[in-house]
Amino acid sequence: MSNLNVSKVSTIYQPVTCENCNLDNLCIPKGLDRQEIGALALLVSRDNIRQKGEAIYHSGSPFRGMVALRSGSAKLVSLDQNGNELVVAFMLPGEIIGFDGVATQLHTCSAVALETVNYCHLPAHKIEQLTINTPNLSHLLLQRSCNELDSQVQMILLSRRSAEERVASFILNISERLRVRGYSELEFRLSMSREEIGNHLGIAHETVSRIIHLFQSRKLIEVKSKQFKIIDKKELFNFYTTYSLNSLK
Amino acid sequence: MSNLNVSKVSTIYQPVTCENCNLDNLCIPKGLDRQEIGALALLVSRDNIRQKGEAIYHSGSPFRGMVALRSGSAKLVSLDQNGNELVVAFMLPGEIIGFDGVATQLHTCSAVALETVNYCHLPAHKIEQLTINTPNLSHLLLQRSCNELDSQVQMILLSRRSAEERVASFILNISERLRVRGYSELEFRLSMSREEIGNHLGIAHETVSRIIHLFQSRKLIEVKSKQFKIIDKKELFNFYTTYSLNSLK
DNA sequence: CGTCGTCTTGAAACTTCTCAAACCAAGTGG
DNA sequence: CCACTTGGTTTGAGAAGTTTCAAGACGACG
Repeated sequence: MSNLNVSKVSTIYQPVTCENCNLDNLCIPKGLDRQEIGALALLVSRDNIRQKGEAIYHSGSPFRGMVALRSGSAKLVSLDQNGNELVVAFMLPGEIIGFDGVATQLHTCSAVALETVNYCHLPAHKIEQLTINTPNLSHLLLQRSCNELDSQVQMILLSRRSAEERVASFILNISERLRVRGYSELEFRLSMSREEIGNHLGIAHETVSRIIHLFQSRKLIEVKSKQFKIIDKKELFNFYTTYSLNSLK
Repeated sequence: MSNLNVSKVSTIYQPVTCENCNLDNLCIPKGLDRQEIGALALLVSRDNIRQKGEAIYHSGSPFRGMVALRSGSAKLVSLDQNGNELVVAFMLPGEIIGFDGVATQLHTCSAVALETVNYCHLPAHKIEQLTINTPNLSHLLLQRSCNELDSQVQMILLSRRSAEERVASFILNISERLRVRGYSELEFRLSMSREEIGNHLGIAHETVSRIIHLFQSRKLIEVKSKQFKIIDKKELFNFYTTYSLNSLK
């Protein structure tokens, strides 16, 4: 049974660096050569911890560098001028955050731990150092930020679809990202609340509940509070454009 | 009266390059030093033309480089798996497009001219050349892409608000971007259709019509087909969170 | 064992959509 | 020059999906 709280890394005998971190093919080093990873490893601060609810950085605070999650998950939260919260994204181990601070050098989002997280930090001034000698790194960061951009466009596309399709897509999206990162794709714990899921998907948390219930009654998933099990992935995928809540009542 | 069709640049006596282009402080060169701009200028292909409805690049096609609009406006369009169109963004002169092709090296959007456009093209392979000698450029591109990312998050925030707020915000957003680029901020032509506006904002084109009508009856704007005039900018801004369509019927 | 926060469920209310029809402006061709 | 076509826009009315409000159930925890 996979659990986002369980770190796959670290032994007590050997200090973890970028060279031997088992997230290397997901994290920043992906796409860099051995020498570049060595240079990167020297500049990274490791083993930073945040407990559930604590912020890794705050909206409005100056950009201090990029952050790579090593274990645990987090949410990116933005505030509009009226104080309404928007859960921009949920981030999983091996994923990079901080791009929301690059354009203006002030963060537009807060990054908040959804459970205990362990992360690496690559300071901003050292990024500039690095990029002079390793053009691969700057290209890599550009690619990653454009990848985030693509994801946000996908989110907007999703926001045009029905509530059920959003929830189905959300479950499948998390599943796929966990799979890529070596966790079980069919059974996992979602550390965020229904409220946070609803906020992220642009639907009321009551609607999230109703649809999770609907999916269970259709034998697509099994859910016990935050623990999810995908039973019929194919049908869950087919839920796209096929059904509607009212037609199934 | 400002019109997006009217190019502010080019004399017939002097060829336009990045050094003397009057978009330099908006376009790619912004933030580069004289020498870097010189290097950039040599690699840019200028005076590319597309007529209304023609694509600058197609969704799915390989990434060939970045594009800077010099005159005219364009839309970025994405397709979901069911063939539904999403107007991701409208782009104005001086703005950079192409980031949708960087992550995967395949464009996820089509860029389509909304009227005759003239644009510059910076080929992909030459970007790599450039970034080795001019780390400023790669940092610049990263900033721009993160800026796009911020904009998309703003769009998602907006998608949580009422139809009127979306339309008000849309008009003010275009107005502000035109102002920054030296055009009239109060009187302008919107080259896109009501259908395209509605698609971009996530509302039916009929709703766009209704709200434009509402704004006119409230003396916030004057509209004659595609020609817009902002009468009461302040009140238009206050429309945020203040009124609702049904309460004004 | 009670309390607090989260989750679930029901029913009414509301916003926006969909469909249908009419309107308008700008061509096009007889 | 006028009827016709075409594409975009406007308007109305009913339908649909989601939210809101309210209340009850559950689960973790002191």
